[in-house]
Amino acid sequence: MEIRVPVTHNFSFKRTALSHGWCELLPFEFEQEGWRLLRVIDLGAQRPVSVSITGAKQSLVLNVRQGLGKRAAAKVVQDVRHMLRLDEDLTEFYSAMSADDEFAWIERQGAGRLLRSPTVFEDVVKAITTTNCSWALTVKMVTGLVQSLGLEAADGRRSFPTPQAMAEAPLQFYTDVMRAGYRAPYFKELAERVACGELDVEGWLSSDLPTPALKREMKQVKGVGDYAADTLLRLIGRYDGLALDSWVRGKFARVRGRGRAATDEKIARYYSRFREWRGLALWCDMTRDWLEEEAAV
DNA sequence: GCGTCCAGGTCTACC
DNA sequence: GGTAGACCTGGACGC
Repeated sequence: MEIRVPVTHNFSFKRTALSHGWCELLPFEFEQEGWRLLRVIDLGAQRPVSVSITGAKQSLVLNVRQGLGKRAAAKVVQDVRHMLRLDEDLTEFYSAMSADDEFAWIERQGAGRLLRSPTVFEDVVKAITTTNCSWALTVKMVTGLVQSLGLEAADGRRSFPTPQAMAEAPLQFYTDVMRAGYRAPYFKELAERVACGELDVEGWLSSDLPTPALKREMKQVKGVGDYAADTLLRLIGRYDGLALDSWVRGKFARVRGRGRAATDEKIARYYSRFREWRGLALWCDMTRDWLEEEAAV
């Protein structure tokens, strides 16, 4: 079954799919040769489905190896629109970037949309797996989690586990199977709080709280500190945080500092002119070389 | 083969 | 509110 989803003129599928590391974490899979993004989408009571997403002229092409009912097809399209941020209005951001010669490439290439998960819960779990470890260990942790607790689609791939499934898993699962180390109790506690309704992380998407207050709320979750909270804020569409980590500091030194390390204050000063868009401007600046200009379109 | 360092940080106790 | 030290894991590196 094929579904076509129209996109706006300034949307780049390649720049969005490859916007950060999420495309490498199950239940996402990314094939750069052929530029195909795979995603297992949860359909609630029904078995999850694997969806192949490719970019075409002014549209996305979704392929599912089975027929879908009206409601299931609508859920697939809704999740894809959310993940690739098709409904996000970046007009103001592009206007700010186009006013600066060094950042004008961002609108030309349709960059600035950061791939996210269908649920905030999944993004919180993944953000915690990125802290204080190598990327290889992040991949290992997420793979173990999805392969063990996710529901199986018809092709054998698995969906991201629900808060309920994670809450029911014993603490030993997180240490022995997921290899989460000291983070193990954080995942267990997060899943339990979300599953029982005590913590509404999905509500962060539409929260009226000012960003500093929302960030404080995010940091109430064990395992979420400054970096992880800034990452999550960016994923829900608030771009004033810089989410500085060792990778960004190193990249800034290479790209903007002629190889010399800069303090966090200096990095913040550099992007301060972009005000509420500074976090997104920084991320685009740091990832510009991930894709050649001609290849981005 | 073994020890050390460190990676896309955070938590807690202490001051 | 600021800071030091502990914390899991696993790959890279030096010896």
